[in-house]
Amino acid sequence: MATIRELARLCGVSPATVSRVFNNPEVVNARTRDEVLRAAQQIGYQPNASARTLATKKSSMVGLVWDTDHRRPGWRHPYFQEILIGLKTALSGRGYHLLLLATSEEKPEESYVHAVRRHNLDGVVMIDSGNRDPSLGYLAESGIACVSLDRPLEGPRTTYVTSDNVGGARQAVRHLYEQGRRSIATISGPAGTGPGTDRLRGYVEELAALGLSQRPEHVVEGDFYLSGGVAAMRRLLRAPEQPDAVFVAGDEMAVGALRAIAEAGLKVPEDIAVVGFDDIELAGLVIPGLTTVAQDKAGIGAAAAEAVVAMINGADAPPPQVLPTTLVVRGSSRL
Amino acid sequence: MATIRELARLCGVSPATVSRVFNNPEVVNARTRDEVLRAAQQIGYQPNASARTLATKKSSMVGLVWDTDHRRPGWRHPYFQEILIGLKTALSGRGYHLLLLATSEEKPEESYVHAVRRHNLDGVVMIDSGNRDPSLGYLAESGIACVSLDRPLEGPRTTYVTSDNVGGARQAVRHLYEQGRRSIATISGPAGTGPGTDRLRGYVEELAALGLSQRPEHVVEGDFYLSGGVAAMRRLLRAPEQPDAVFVAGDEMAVGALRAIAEAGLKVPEDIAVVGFDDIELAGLVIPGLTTVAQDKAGIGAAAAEAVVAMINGADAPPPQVLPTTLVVRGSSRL
DNA sequence: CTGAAAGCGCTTACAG
DNA sequence: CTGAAAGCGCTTACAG
Repeated sequence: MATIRELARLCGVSPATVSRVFNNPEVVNARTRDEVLRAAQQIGYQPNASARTLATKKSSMVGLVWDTDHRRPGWRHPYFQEILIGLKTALSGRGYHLLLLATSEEKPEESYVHAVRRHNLDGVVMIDSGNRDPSLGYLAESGIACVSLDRPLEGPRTTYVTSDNVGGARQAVRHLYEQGRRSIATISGPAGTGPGTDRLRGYVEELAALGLSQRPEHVVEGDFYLSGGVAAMRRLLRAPEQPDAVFVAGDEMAVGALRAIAEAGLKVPEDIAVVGFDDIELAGLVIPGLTTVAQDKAGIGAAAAEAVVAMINGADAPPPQVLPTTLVVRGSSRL
Repeated sequence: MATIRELARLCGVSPATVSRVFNNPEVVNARTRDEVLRAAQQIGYQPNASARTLATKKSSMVGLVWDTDHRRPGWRHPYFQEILIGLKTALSGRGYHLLLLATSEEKPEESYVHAVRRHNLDGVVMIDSGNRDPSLGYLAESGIACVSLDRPLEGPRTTYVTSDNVGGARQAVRHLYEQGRRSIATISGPAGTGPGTDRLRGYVEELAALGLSQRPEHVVEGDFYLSGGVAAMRRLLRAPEQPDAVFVAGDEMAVGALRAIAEAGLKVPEDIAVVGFDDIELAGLVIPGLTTVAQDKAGIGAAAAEAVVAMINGADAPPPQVLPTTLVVRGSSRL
């Protein structure tokens, strides 16, 4: 309500001085600074964000690109909620607000770029819901500070944050080995996705490192959903040599695998041990509890916030950040 | 990049005319309008949001107040993600963006109100995570268009949206009755919350309507979390007369109840039938599947969007909106 | 350390 | 139907 002009008059200074009190306090006389601050407090002065943005070309807002098209339900993954909150919290702490961008309906090449310009967004974070969206590329090339989650991106001021999918998968396989399992199968994620391919690579690498041979029929591709996990597990159970363990590249699929195993009259972990990936809430709720490779969801959000703010502040694009995972051992893998 | 002035010069008209083309197209000559539109398209002109907001005092942004304090994990409820998306989608369709407001760290009475003023937010939606936040009251009284979810609110331009918690609870109890159950217990939500008290009321009312007597020891209060459901169910199992059915006021608690029942060596639904509330993803994933009263999460978000936009457009505060629930019957209640 | 002035990019009565 | 002008509330060289 109160404007900078009113506050200035009240304190007997110019608007410029008031502005300096808020933006460059060290250059103004301590006594007047305190007085302005006190008066501002008293009348509840709040600098108008639009006026400031108009003058500075900076909005203190970061856009979130998150394709939530209902026809492609990748966004429902419960994992995103915690990432979102981690992102919001870390951004808030650095003085930025998060603006949820409408999913593009107009020409995709331009929609996000336009939104960024219209609102003078300082940066953008994009969540990869697995929906292939060409407009992300345009954003990345537009020159805005841009960090994506789980998906490498080309562009001048671009980086990405992801979990150590390869390392996590290796942890999982090693754990199964240490539990005495020697015939370890995997249900992978979709081949097109970063996490899908990386977790599969980790599986392959660790098998080799352990000196176990890899059987083609022990690798089945899933889709990250429960039903895909069920189907994939059924196929594994029909393999000539039935595995005694399976590393599943996502918790939802892993729950599906548990179901398929139960349906076949087999026991977890006695007959088949199961390890998932993600550590969604569900992992701790099924019986037996699902051993899984936990992603640091809040950490991913925070790392994205940190990276985008660094670039906004003029830093070069930081290298991709790969966050460590943690193996959470529950009943599904331990006798 | 391009400004209204450049576009105007390009078309040989005044900036005022260009402005009218975008804000009041019907008043400008059709030929010039088309020409301006075409030129705008061509040079990729995007009206600057800050300049517009500064001039009009309207931002086309709605704030989301969502307390995600990590010490109080109410916000983790998976239900919020779908509401959030429903809200965002419906808001986008009406030309509004959603701004996630930082949780207040400064004096709560002012923080949100300040954010609203700074950014000229047109309206606010607040998610009640069950965290008692006094600042919400200040917001409601501040005169901004304001809709809250699941929590009645006093204020000049205020309304709220909620599921039919009473009716949903009655559906659940009636369903159990129709399955032949006559000793129906309940695990309620916390007494302080709207959904908690309403679902309990529905239970009580339907019991009465069915002519069943209500036993005090068959009503146990839970906390909406899994562990609370386990504890509450254990208490019910120690009751002098063991119930043959239980209506649980939230799905997470219901899963806890399933667990406590299994732990006691009893079978669901044979010994005890269970019905939950919410229809979170988990409900369809446990074995047996959890019968539950589904909330229309996307609908709640959409209704909130509609209400806030209506008030922004000058309508009086619409009456509270109570969305119907749907009983989803799964294995936990059906022999 | 401080002020006067110009400018950021729009919108909107007011005239015509 | 259109334009000139003032104004929205800030910031920031430029002088002093």
